[in-house]
Amino acid sequence: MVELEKAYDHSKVEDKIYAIWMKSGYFNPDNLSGEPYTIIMPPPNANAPLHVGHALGMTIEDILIRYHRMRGRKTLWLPGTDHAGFETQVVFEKKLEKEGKSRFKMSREEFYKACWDFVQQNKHISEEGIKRLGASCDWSRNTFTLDPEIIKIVYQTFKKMRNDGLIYRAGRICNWCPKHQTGLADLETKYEERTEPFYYFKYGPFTIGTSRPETKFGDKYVVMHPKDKRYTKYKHGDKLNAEWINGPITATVIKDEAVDMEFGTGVMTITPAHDPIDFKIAQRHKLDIETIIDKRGKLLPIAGEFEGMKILEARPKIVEKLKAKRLLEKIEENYKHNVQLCYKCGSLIEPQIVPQWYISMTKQLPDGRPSLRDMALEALDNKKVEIVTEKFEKIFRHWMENIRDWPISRQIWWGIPIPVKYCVDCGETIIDLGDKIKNCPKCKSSNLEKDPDTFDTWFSSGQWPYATLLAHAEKDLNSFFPTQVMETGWDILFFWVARMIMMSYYLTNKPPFEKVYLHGLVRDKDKQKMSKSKGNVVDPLGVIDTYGTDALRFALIFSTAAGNDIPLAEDKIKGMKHFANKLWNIARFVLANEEISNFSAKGGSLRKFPISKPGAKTDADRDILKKLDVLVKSSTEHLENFRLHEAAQEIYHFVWHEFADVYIEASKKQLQDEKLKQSTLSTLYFTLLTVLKLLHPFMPFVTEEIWSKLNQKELLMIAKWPQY
RNA sequence: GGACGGUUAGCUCAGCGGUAGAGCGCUGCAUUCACAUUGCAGAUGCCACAGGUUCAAAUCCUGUACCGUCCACCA
Repeated sequence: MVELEKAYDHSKVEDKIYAIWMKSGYFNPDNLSGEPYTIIMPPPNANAPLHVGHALGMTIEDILIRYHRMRGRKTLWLPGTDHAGFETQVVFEKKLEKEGKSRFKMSREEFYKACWDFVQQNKHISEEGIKRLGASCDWSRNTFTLDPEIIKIVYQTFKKMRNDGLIYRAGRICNWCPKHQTGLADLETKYEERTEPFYYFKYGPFTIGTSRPETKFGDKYVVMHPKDKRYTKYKHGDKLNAEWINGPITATVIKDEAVDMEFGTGVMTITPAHDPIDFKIAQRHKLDIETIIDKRGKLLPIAGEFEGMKILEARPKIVEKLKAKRLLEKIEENYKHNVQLCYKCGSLIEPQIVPQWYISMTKQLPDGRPSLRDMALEALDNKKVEIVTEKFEKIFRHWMENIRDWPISRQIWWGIPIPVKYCVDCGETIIDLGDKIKNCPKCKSSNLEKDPDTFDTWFSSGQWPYATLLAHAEKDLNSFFPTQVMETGWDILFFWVARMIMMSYYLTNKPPFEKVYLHGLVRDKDKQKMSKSKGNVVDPLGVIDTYGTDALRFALIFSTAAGNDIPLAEDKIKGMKHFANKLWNIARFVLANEEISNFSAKGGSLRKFPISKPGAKTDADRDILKKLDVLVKSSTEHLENFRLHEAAQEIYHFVWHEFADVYIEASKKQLQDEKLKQSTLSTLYFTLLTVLKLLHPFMPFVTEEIWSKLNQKELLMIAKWPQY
């Protein structure tokens, strides 16, 4: 007799089953046959343990992988970890701070080494977490974004793009975080509404408005709209004298259409070094650009007596001075406007002119192909890439259409160094992939300086699907690329998905994946975003300890449509634990019948308990088998169309409210009747087997465990998906 | 300033053209016979509002209200 314990105990099952799977080798597609089906795992950041968002992503990906494996595909799910340059450096610097250390007191090498060790530890922790989630990914292909093979590929891409003229270095204005001392992409900044005073000052014959008097020291251009009738008597290029903060200056009139006639007085002075719009105006008219604020947010000598002051500290003092000079006209106290902040630390962004490397998004390729942006948009038009979470497609297109060049250099230490040297003598830019070049190829000087910057982490992860496969073996790239699905959170649609599509087309002329499935954010039960500072972060491993992996997985999938955010309620997980137990007890009931139990214990006649469809003898039999058939069909269709939650709901309903509530109850009577016994047992057995298969992608542990009690020779994870 | 989404049972959410659904909660009954991590039965909904299309609308269209999100950012 096979006897099951009275209740399902996930803690005794999960590790054991995972070890069996690992040992089986079926996570590795080299041990499978069929047409490839590939998902590249979005590599978790190596700076923190897994959160529930990861659990959701991993669950969805594992469901897809397990389903397709059972459909006979050669499935590859490739795991990895991201060094997550800026993010990790921020986390690590905070850690240093707590320990009373600072990167500014360490050498770059010391810092890198310490950060490396930190990341290696976390990497291990998050890999263990992925295993506990039941992820059937191929660990033999596990990849880290700082693996030497990956860096090599990233460098080659950089060189190729440079040679193709897509990558350039420019000293234009960028978003500068004075705390982190690095430039940031637009995406890495956020806006916040602030109410601040808005000042009107006399500037020669004009009145100008500003919220930032501290930037105004060097202002010697006064700009107005060419069509503004109020100012027709001033001509472009006119010089006039004005008394200003630190004495008289000569101002030049500039006419530019960027000025909004409706705003303020319609006249402004500009600070090209610290404002993107002013910078553009200055470029258009070839005006002088003077730096007023240093990279730490302090005023430079041009500020005279205010030199060295932090800008916010200087602001009221400057206003006071202008007031004393009777140049202050009025103050609007409640001026509302948006200020730009660093998305990580919330520091005010101080635009600065710092040379950065950029990738052109809109330049046509030298081989005649369209720009990176246009190739990505074409991929959408031609359905080479489909965003299955439909509502994001418009958002995606809109963003792509308005995309700006991508700054890929960061002034941070943790990351892949930019493989470039500059000749101090002749100024030549030298690409040096292996750090081998010692003399300038142009002037032979040995006075070379390394580029101090590292790549934006998305520059390397943007090549991830291509690079991970190629890094492992060229044949992998041939077999598994393009991949089938990219499953990730909508919050990195622009950061990552967009870049992967562009980079992939650039490098291979193929899409990196056919479908993009975007899941929502997991929020807490009050719909708040989870964050460490709010203290509402749910640790998925803690939940697994209490309720089991299967319960967590089913709760995450159940009744949440793709792309919608999920408030994670513990009650729901608890309910799903009950469901796992229900399934367990169904199996217990089925196995309580001696014939089935003996068959399972010894391996009896397959004819007696056919795995193929049994014959129905009663209405109850007919009914359950028919409903089972419908269920197989509809849940298969749901899975094919990424409606995982609907599949989950239908299976749940069938198992509990059809199979258990109705059929098992009816079977109790039928089993008393010798004439009906055999067919009843067959129906019970067949239905249970089928349900286990359908449920396996969602709840892999409990189903595999029950399956093993039924003494099936093969593992459930590679059992054939039911037919209909 | 642009765009997108939401508004369904007490709470959290599915459903998106054909008799209103799930989890949790609630009420009553049952309980040595798979399961108290239970079963059975039940209550709870003008599916935001107003128009329209249709034989038929929670589901499609238009508009309104209120929530939410993304993008762009005017000195």
